[in-house]
Amino acid sequence: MAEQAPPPTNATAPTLVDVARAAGVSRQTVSNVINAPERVRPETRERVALSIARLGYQPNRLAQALRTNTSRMIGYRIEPPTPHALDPFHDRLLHSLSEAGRAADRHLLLFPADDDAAEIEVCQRLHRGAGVEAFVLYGVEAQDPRPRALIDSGVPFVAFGRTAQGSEEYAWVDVDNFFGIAAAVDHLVRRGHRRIGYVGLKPEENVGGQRARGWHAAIDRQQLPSDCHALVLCGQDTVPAGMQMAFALLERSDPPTAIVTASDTLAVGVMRAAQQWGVEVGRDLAVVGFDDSPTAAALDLSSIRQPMAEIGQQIMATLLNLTPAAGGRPATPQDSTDTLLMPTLVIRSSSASPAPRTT
Amino acid sequence: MAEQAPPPTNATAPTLVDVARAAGVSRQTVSNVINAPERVRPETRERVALSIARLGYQPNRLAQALRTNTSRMIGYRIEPPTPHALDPFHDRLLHSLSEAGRAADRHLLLFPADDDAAEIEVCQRLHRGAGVEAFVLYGVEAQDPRPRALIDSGVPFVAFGRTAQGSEEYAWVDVDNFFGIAAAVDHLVRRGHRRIGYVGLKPEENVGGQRARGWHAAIDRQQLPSDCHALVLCGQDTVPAGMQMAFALLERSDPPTAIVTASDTLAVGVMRAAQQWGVEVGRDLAVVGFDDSPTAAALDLSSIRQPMAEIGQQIMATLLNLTPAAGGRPATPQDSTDTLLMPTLVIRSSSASPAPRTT
DNA sequence: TTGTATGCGTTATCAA
DNA sequence: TTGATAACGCATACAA
Repeated sequence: MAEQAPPPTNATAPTLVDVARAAGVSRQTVSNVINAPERVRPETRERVALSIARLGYQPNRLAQALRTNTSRMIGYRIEPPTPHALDPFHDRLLHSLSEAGRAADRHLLLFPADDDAAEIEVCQRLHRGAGVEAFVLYGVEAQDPRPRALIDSGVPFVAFGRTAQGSEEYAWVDVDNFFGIAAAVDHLVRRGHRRIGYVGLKPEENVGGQRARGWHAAIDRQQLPSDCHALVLCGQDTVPAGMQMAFALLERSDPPTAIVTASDTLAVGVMRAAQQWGVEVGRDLAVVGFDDSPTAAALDLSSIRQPMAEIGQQIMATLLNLTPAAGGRPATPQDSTDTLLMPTLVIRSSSASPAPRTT
Repeated sequence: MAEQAPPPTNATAPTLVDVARAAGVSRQTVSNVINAPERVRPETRERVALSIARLGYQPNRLAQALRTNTSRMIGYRIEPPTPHALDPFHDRLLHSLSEAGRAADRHLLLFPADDDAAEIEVCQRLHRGAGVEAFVLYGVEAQDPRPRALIDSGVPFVAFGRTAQGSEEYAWVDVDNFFGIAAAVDHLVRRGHRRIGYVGLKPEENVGGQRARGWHAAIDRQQLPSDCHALVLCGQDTVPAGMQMAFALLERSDPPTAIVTASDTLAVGVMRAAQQWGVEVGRDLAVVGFDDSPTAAALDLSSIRQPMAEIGQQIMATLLNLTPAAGGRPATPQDSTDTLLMPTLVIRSSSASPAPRTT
């Protein structure tokens, strides 16, 4: 059973007045020592600091929050885990954001929401009623209702993922998907591949579109055979979908020797299909994934890595820039409005050179 | 660039007095309508309710929190993502907890911490200084310093994962790992397997020990050949470790026809090893994983599923029971102190019957 | 440089 | 049943 300690001795946390009494000053002076040390004479400051340390005083954040109407919390909608996604992307993003928030003394507040409308509503409520400073909007799409709604209601936020258009009326952080895919194509070309296929996400969505365009552009830039443009299939982000698309490419009379995919999940599908088709990944067929998930590492899959730590830092930096009122001097890597971060390619054994032609 | 709306119009949220004025009553009456409706005459109540609705009044949670010294937030330490784990377990747990918290109007507050000591320190600070009601301790181990420290400092918490001993001086929720492994063994026996091996986690750790003991017990109960007890290897929770252990089992003169693993990550290692060894999973070798991660589904791997939704609900229910002071009538599935939840086995094609003996 | 007064929005105590 | 008064812990404007 659970007998939980004595009474919730939460009761006796020392307060400003306690410190003031102990140091023999007024509580305002204590407040100044904390919030504006330069306005206090060094010796008083020291005496107060001593009392603070001795009592283990910590400012009550609830009181601070009520007074300043901001609770140093960043809201994040936790999405239902997509059952097919192999990639613990949210884990990593949450960790990255939390870690970045630590330096700025910000915490993440998680909330569930069933859809965009619910998310908007909760953001407004949390902002107005709970002092949540700002929000991170994940996966903003072209026709996404969230940015407009939040702007209109004065709720600060940073979008992770741009809309289709470049410049927007809100701050965003994104990864250069276009560049990432291009880097994968370049790598495969350097390895000697000429027939490169692409298995992608729905191009009408933001991420899917960027990655698909990156692929087409890279094919052109590398002056690969123009019929490569036919070696492209897009669909859902699931392993079975990846398998199906891979089969469709492999059964062609002129199959690709390499396949770039828009996600590790799709790449796993491609690898499974290859195995069933009797071609060996890393020898007969090169495969590159996207996200550098643990799965990619486990399967020796080359993959495009998103810079998670920087993503968190940039989002947090941008958030802090939005609300300078909060008094927290940004203390961030760099001033930031919109940021496009570069992914890198992690090369493993799945993206070897093409097998010598047996024809 | 980001021009973020007008000014933070956060300013004009209606307050208790606004409602009171609109309804022509005192603010205390409004408060009563919300917190103790039975103490207010129905007609007044109705009038006030109307004003509340008309103004879209929402209680300011910061003020509530300051006054009642509890912010309806549950603290959760976000762990660094383990690079080798294929399983987005935290994603799912966080979602499950958030969802369970929604019904009780609780939110999750995430915080990073580098080690146990840091976690303890942050929990204490957050509890005393930020009104965080209670915490979820993940993966409590036998010699874990956290429970003792939190009990001593009066910080309420629920442990997910028991320590080695059964009854403790704190509340916990756990999954019956022992039962889960046993269910896997039973299933394989029903399928006709007699030589069943086990690839597990470090037995000196809590989870690893429970699962390993579950395996040994099941072997005995099923009266399998006693030399099965030799078909057990334990190590790190990584794919390479799983591969190594699988090779060690496969190269024996009397290899197992089925392998139960203590994680999907290990199972993937076993499957890769089998493939390289030239035996086909689902035909020559049965494999069962643990966690029913997306990876398991993707690879057609039979796996033991932890009941994520119930885990979240039970943890939340237990948390609310700890702090009845908070005024939130539990509103939970059932009163709960310590809870052991049952996993279920998800059967896929990796755990077929043994191939007919060719000897 | 330091202290005093006031208020953030709510809940709790008590009197009417 | 309702309302006045006090307090939660802090910060801000202003006076000393």
